[in-house]
Amino acid sequence: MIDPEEYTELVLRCAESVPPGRVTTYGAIAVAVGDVVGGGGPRQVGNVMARHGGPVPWWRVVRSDGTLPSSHQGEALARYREEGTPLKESGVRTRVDLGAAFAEPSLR
DNA sequence: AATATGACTGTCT
DNA sequence: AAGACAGCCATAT
Repeated sequence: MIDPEEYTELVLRCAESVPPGRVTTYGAIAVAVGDVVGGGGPRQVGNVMARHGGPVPWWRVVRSDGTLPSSHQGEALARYREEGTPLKESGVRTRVDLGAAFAEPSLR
C-alpha cells in the first residue's frame, strides 16, 4: 500500500484538473491514480473525496453512468447550471452528459 | 484478526 | 428504467 497522503493528494489534483463545464468519473480517477501509485479502486477514491473533498470541486466527479453521488446531487446540479456543464435530462432525472462532458483526469 | 461500511461499478432481473 | 446482487479495496471499530 502507498502513503495515504500521496494518494489523497493525487486524487485531489485530478479533481482540480477537471476544467469547468467538464466532469470525470471515480473509476477514471482510480485508474489514473492507480496507474502511478498502484492499487486503489473507485471506492477508495470516493472515500478520499468524502474526507478531503471539501476544498476541491467534487461536483465535477461523477459516477460511471453520469449520475451524481447519492448525496449532493442537488448541490452539484446548481453548479452545473452555473458552469454550463452538458446535462442530459431523462424525464425527472437529470444527469451529466458523459459523452460530451467527460474529461480524462490528469495528474497535472 | 474479523466484521462492517462506503461520495463505486458492472451485470442480471 | 429501476432495484437486487455481487465484486473490489481501504478504513474504522
